[in-house]
Amino acid sequence: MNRGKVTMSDVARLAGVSPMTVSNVINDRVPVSDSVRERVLAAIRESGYQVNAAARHLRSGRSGVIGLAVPQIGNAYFGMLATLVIEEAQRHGYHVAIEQTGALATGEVAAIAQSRRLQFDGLILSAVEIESLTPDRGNPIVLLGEQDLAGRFDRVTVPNEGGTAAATEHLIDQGCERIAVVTGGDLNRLTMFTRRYNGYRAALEDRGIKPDPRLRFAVDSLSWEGARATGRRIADADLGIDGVVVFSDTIAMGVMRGLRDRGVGVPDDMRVIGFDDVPESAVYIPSLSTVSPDHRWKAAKAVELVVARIADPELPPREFTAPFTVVRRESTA
Amino acid sequence: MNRGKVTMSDVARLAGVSPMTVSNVINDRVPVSDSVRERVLAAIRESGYQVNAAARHLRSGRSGVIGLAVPQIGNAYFGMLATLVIEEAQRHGYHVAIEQTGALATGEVAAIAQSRRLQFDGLILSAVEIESLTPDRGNPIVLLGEQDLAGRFDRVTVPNEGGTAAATEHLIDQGCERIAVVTGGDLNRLTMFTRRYNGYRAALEDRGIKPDPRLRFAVDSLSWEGARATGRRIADADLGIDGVVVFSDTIAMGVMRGLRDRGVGVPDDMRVIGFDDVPESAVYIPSLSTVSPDHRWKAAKAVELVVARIADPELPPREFTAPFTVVRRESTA
DNA sequence: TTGTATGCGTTATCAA
DNA sequence: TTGATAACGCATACAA
Repeated sequence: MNRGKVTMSDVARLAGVSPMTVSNVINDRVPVSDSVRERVLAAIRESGYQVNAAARHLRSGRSGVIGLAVPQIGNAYFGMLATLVIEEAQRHGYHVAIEQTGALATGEVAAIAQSRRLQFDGLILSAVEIESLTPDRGNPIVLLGEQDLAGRFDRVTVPNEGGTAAATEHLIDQGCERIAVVTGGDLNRLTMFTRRYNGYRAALEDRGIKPDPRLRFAVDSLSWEGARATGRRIADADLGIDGVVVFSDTIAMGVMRGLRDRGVGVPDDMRVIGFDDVPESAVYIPSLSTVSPDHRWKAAKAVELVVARIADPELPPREFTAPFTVVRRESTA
Repeated sequence: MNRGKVTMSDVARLAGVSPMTVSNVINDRVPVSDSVRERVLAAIRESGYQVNAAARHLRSGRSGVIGLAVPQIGNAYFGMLATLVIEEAQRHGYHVAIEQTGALATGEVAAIAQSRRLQFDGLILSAVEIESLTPDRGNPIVLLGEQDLAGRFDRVTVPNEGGTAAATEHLIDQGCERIAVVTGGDLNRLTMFTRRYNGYRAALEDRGIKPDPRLRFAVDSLSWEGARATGRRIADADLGIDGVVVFSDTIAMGVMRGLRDRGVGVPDDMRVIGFDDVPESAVYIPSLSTVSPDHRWKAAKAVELVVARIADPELPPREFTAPFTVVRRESTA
């Protein structure tokens, strides 16, 4: 059992064959006779041989690594997503490297550059900020979730409008009449925030309720404290609010916390619904009703898309939207 | 601006120097005259050259990647940890690749093997299960947090006994007299669970309280539902419990949820304290008191240790314990 | 079915 | 201070 320094030639010598035959056995490329294969495999076991990833990479041009760029890996949603993407990639024989963008356009650009520099075979990019980007044959990118980028990329998205509309309707069905909405960012750009906000508006209008701009609350998308402060503002608003649609579970929990700071009970005084269905939502107090896209489906699709694009860079871009359900829990009871 | 296919030789030709000089400029190894350096840098900019990581890796034997193996990246604690490790590694010029072990001994062994296979320069291993492991000159490993492995590895640990003891004392100071403890795993082995349990016992005895074995509740360490069920069991126990020490924040939140399921109010009916101080703890309802180790310090130390060991594999193993504070929040008010 | 020759892009070593 | 040469370990192309 040598450690790490065994090369293919060593194995070949041990098995009494040429290095090329060892290579063929390992990658089972061309047919190899059973007797030779056995001998080679035995030699590999005996020597403790492991392929040198660097050499294989240099020679073949493939690293076997897919990048996954997310805003923050410490965020519950992206942590869950990463777990699923890692699992799905494994099924295709790929390893996943995680990058963090900080939800900054510069960070997203940097992740793409990094993806080239580190020679990932492909990149799954959960972009929230970047607004323009040109596909590049040498750098297969699949967008996950947020930005649109004009249909020039493969993309897996969540039902932004539909999901928020369903959430809003659920609140209406529960008897809410003054429904606030918590969004983020700039509603003049077509971001995830805008889409979800549009879903909220559409549902209201659909049910004959006139949207009231005063019921719209903006929040910094990544901070717990920002969400909490927003909850307090909603509690203090004195606008007769009896329901709140929030664009993410993490933020919704922060908002509930802020409401609680002001003595507003959920769901008794105000109902709250989120978006994402992160694991924490089921055990929060109160447990959080939410829009639940099929995360496993998303991860699987995204991996499938990069793998396909790595194999054929000329494929036309494809888009998929995940199925979803509205999960009813205590926060809207 | 070529894309990706520019080699060092191309740059050399463009600058009118040898490839070796380009290499020297890039890695600023030996002294290079300013005029030549300028010409080379200009050629690099002009050509859009990027070093080929695979070739560099093959030739130098360094990948520039540190592995980070954690049980689950979707877990709040490990997500936070990963963020910090990534940031700290960046300062040393390293990239981080995340592996998941599933908190299984087999997964931990696999992560170590994977670390070799993918040729990480070093590995930060957050092991919880593995019980024996031999250091290996070719595979620098730093243990983060849990397992001890007999002082043969570099290691950064959290104040397990001290932290839990302080947590327990805090409950006593708040007037608790029947303090339950939530642990996991097998207390016959010296795991993180055992250490934290020992800290709890030590604090009780220190204050003249006789530990009652009926007040010890075991839980499956990684599932929300397991934690919730444990909370219900505690509520149903009818043992006069008025305080609970839990070995992690994530589990503590699940326990509080279980208590709530049974109508037990925190902190009014029972006080609860956790361990870790994950971001969520501050916004949970009620906000969770907890033992807060200095996470940034831990991450920085762990990275520092791998980097040092990569540079000199013969260094004697070193151990460090993070400083901590007890954060008082609503759950023990 | 197996083997030989060659080169991927970089850096270590040594010479100039 | 700069350059020539070789080699890292593997897989492509082709020959046997």
